Amino acid sequence: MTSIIKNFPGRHHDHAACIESALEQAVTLCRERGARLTPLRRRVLEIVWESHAPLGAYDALQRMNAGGERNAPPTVYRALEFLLEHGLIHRIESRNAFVGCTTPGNSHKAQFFICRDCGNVAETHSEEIGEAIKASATRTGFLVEKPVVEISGRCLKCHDDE
Amino acid sequence: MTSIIKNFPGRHHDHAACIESALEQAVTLCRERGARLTPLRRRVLEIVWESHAPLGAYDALQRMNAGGERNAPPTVYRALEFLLEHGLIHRIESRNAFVGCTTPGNSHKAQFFICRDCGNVAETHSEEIGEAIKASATRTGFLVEKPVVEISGRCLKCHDDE
DNA sequence: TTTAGCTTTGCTATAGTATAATATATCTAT
DNA sequence: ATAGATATATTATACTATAGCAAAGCTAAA
Ligand SMILES: [Zn+2]
Ligand SMILES: [Zn+2]
Ligand SMILES: [Zn+2]
Ligand SMILES: [Zn+2]
Repeated sequence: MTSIIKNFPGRHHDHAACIESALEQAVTLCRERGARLTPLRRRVLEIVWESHAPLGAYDALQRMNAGGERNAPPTVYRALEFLLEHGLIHRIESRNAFVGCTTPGNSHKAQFFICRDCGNVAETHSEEIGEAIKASATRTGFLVEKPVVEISGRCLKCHDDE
Repeated sequence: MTSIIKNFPGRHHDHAACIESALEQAVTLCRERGARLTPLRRRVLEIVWESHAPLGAYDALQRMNAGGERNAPPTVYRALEFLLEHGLIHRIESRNAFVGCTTPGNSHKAQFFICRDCGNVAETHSEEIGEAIKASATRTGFLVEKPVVEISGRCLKCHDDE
């Protein structure tokens, strides 16, 4: 019994709830770990979560400075580094950009589906892909440490539109 | 009967043969397609093939200019673009770098295993990984166009060394 | 509560990666 | 030979990321 699940972020979903949930989880998680989710870091997380599309560091910087602030690149990069370390965001290597993690806390190996039209990303955690990579690695004579799986294509919504 | 294959480039393999083979295949393939493998493009391919480690565009540029030439970035980027278009090299997204394709000609979806110690890359073409990605995409509501699979870790040679 | 040590942020400069735009040269096919 | 297409040269600039050091803020021990 395998049901068809469409977990690509819908166009009209309650995104305010996404943001709120992400921030709440971040607060909880950082408290548990004794990590300091400073206002700056929290603000960057909020900015990354403004959409489900990967956001570049300099785009985040622009948003941070939209009110006339004068933050410099190292500031946003350091905040992003903190968020990465604590698994609150993921880096999308093929875009040099960052996206909020949908299941922060539990360290995990994720795969990313990135729509070339709407830009949105779906994060999955497929055991099957992980196992296939592991098997291929074994045949190749290789020990997996950090798998990067980023699939570009189109989400169904955008495909249906054309 | 699944034998253990170790296709990571060995430390003492005949790399001159790798280079020669790659260049020969490139010549053949470009002739077949009526694509112009100019001396410049051929030279860049040769430079990318100097090792099995991904090479950055600016590193390639330095090699091109080692004899006092004055090539500028667009020159090497255009050559790399040509080589990519014809499947003679692959771009490694997670490194912003390029590596020679081991099976040029037949368009293919490849996975890359990248050793963090020796830097070498093994290119594989696992149906299993492709299928697992396809299945996950279907569940996610997504149409795959360009899968990026880049696995960082250690090759057995480097692991055995430590 | 002061002090010392650590963490975070501010700031400047610079390194590294990639492309836009335009001019010139070279090749291909009449 | 000439026109059109393709490839290369050159300059400038955009985009991405980090090094290094100073200042500010937090924490815990004395
Ligand atoms: Zn949302
Ligand atoms: Zn995640
Ligand atoms: Zn070789
Ligand atoms: Zn290949």
